[in-house]
Amino acid sequence: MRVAVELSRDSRPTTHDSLAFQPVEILMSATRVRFAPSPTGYLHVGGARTALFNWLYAKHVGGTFVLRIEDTDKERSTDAHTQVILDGMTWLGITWDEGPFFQGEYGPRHRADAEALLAAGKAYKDYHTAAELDAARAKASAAGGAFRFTRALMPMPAEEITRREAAGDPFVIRFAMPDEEIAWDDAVHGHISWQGRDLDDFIILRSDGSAIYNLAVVSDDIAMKITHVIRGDDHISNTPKQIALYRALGAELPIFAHLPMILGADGKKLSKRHGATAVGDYQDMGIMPAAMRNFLALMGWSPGGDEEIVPEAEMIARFTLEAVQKKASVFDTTKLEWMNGQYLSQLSAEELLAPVERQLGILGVDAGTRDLLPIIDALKARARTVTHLAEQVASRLDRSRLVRDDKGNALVTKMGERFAQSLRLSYPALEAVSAAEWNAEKVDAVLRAVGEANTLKLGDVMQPIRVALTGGTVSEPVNDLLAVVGRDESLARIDLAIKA
RNA sequence: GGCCCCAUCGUCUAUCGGUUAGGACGCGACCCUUUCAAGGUCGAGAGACGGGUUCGAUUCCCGUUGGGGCUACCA
Repeated sequence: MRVAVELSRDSRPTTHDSLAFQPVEILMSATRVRFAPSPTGYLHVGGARTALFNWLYAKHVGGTFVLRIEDTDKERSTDAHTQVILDGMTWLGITWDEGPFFQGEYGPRHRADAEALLAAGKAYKDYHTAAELDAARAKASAAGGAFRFTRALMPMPAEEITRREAAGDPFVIRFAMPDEEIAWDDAVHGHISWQGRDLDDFIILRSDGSAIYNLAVVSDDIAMKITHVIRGDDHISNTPKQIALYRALGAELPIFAHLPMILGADGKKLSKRHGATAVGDYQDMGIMPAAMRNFLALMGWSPGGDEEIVPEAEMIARFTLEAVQKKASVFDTTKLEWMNGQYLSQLSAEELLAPVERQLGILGVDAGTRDLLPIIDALKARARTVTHLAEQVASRLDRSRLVRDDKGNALVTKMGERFAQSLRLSYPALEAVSAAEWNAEKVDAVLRAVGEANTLKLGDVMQPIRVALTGGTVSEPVNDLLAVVGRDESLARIDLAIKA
């Protein structure tokens, strides 16, 4: 029983006996992971990958995947962004078991945790103003040193504290960082160690009484019984602070797993200037969700073998945190498109119909009553994106969608006079075929006869027609193409190409 | 600056001390199609550097270099 075996390895130390008699369901429900995006922007591919890994892990161990929207930054969070994130996950097929919960609703608990820490002497009120802090920071950096805030490093005279308190001045609550080693065994990085003395007495509660990120996260993760915190490794430096908070709050530590970053083609952190970074961009580009999932899964994780196309069930069965790469990876759009092409080839025309129709709608093409299935079937093996596929379908349906591409132009240039000459030979032969007998087989025979009669290589007969009908040099076999476009329209397009 | 993380072909990766360092994308060639793709075959292409440990290091340790992250009353 594979699941049970995996679970026993993933669960906390426990005796063999208790494990043996533990009902599987109880073990299965123990693991709880969460994806916690902040709705301050679209769902970018890095976030999507984090969500995917959480989801894969939850599925693999039979745990629960919780979605929590971290909207505590009131300035930048919007409902629209939340919706875009939810839509992005839905499109990708990443479903959550609980939520979405909104962190903004847990203010009272955050405050209670901060006050408990205050009462226990593990946190304290600080009356320094933002201006005073800025000045201290500026002074430290001017001296070439690092700014760090602790009571000892930036003491405030007792009288001053009393005075400000009496005056009702605003204050923040800071966590009293203990000077001790803070280490954890990261599920992907292994042992990581920090020293409390290198950390600040960081703020946990703002002067307006709202929690700062590190407190909010820890408070929520404890309350939601999160057992595995799987997130980007840009959070590694937050982890020691959060561990200190867990300890101060007397809570059991979750397992931390820090995923490597996804970089742009230039090796820099992925940002808007790298072009498409939102999952919505890839949807618009005509990437299929399954292909996107597959590609993202292979960014930082490997099933261990040589497989590239990994079915979802296989992915879930084989996913482990131990197999996650430590190194950041570069997002390669070309490989994504190749992979998408693989999925396009494997999917049936029926499965592709809806996505293609959606793209046709975006292109403003009305297919009318035409049966698109044969056209899609002929083209899907050649296309890399649904958008490209839809454009190809459109150009077959509507002459105004015909665009002469670079390769098409190159062929015309290369053939010179022979281009139009070849078309002039094919035209009357095709014109002689009646609408009733116009089909792929008939047209093929006719064109082969044209080639033989004029001692032309078949390529020199076919390619000009391909360019005349599609504008490019890549398409389904030319006879099929002629059948799809139809007799009159084909002849018209050939005529146009001759005259051009 | 300080602290932390990382390092195999251009890119994604396999290897868990002993391999002609494997696969995939991309690139090139060829085959197949008396038409384009797709597909197939082949080819070029990597262990950053320097020290250790070891009979033996891509693999373990240290350093250097190079990347990256954090260093907010953002998340």
